[in-house]
Amino acid sequence: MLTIYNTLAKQKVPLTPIEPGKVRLYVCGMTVYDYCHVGHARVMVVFDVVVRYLRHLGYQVTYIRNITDIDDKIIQRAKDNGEDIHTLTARFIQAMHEDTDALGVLRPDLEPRATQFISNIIVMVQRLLDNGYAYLTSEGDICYAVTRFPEYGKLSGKRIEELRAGERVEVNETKQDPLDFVLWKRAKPGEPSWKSPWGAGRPGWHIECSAMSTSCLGNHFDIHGGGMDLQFPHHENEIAQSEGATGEPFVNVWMHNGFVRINEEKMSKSLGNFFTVREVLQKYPPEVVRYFILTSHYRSPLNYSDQHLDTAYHALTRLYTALRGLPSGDTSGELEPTYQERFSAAMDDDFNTPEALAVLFELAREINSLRHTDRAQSTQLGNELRRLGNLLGLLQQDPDTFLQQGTSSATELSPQEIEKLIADRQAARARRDWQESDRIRHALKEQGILLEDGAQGTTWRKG
RNA sequence: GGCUGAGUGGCAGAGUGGCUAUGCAGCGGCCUGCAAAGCCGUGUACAUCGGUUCAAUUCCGGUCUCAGCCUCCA
Repeated sequence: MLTIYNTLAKQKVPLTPIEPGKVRLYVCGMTVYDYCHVGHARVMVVFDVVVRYLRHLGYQVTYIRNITDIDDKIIQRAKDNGEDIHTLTARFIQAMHEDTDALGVLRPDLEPRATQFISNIIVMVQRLLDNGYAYLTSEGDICYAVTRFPEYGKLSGKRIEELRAGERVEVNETKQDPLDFVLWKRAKPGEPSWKSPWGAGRPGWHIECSAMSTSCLGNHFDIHGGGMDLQFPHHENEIAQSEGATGEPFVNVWMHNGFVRINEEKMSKSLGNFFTVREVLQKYPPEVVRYFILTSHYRSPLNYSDQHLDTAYHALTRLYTALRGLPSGDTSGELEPTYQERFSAAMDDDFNTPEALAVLFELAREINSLRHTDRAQSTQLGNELRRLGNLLGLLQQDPDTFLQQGTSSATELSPQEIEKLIADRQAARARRDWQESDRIRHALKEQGILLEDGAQGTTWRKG
């Protein structure tokens, strides 16, 4: 039985889909004015695993992850670059797809963009006006009146009075309450805008997600996810907007993933301490990054450093080393249920990927133990390892491909040249010329190539 | 100031009221022409102070420390 930590309930709850057998899931995606950083990668990978596992459990999943392609920062960045916002967003949407594809993140079923849902947004804003949750300011903006929504704060555990007393609430004369937020922003001259009953303007920060999620999944759906930082105010506001507009409950389960940190500090754009996915991928294979993300539980902080990536690389190497030389695809024979059960138990417990990975390593150890004594069984376990790995989006490469790819700092030698040297060394070994044999071994080691003499001959990998 | 969450062995990171996490690194052994990989063995770990209990790292309370949200942020 899958249980998920629900931010709304502040505890783990069993997943009970609204419609039996189906799960409707919405995740807040990116604002596309720059490249993905590792923090974005974490959201993408975490919810990719959620979706993979839900599908594995037999649920028919509809997975929506939006793209924010209109907002202040996009307008500003386009202006700075002297380009059209659509040129800007198109470029970064493509870059995002390149990055997520590299990380083995499956595409969502739909990737709605805010600018494609303007009419839905307008309808929703109008409904909020009709229902008395919104008002027109003297500036011509439409704002949400938080005091009209009695449950405001139920997700983040905040109280309106306390928020108001907080030191950092921005004061805006035109709002009825400092906590009120903009639903529809009147366009200033030269800004991108859309026609509306309230004049030319554009959507506020939070309304797009309410409009897109309810339009794509219905007024009431199962799971809504995103980063911790979206909990307040973004998701709180989404609830207020959606429930205010539809009169129905919005979302059953709210999932929030923890941050990526650098030196015990949140990685973020505003702090400027972020690494983009493409930077990291120049140094590490994408699967290593993915593995690294899954080594900590999704709600825990994840401290980023090269040292941790190196460790992740070694660990993943162990898994691939276990798979090396085993034929894949043969699924005949008895399956050992123990590993699968333990893997499932871990994943059923709020997607405990570190625990699930531990099962993978135990599987690897048994494969290694049996590989010379019970070929059939070790092959079987190898298939099991690949199958379970696949649920995490791992271990789907050919082992030699993974083991021989190395890092960017590695050798200039081509595989052909390496094979040639190995052949030379074999010849030396055949005539028991250990000196020459070792010379070649050490020369290759200088280049980051490790040779391993096995029963079936010499293999190489980078390391 | 308000509200969250967290403090586990050299590092990372799960988990549990009494019993092996797991990975990386280290040490010893086996294997190897030498290696590597692998296998076997190996580590006085659970911030701190009290409390509950036959028994607490695990439950409760205080303290300290850290991170996050309260402003755009995954």
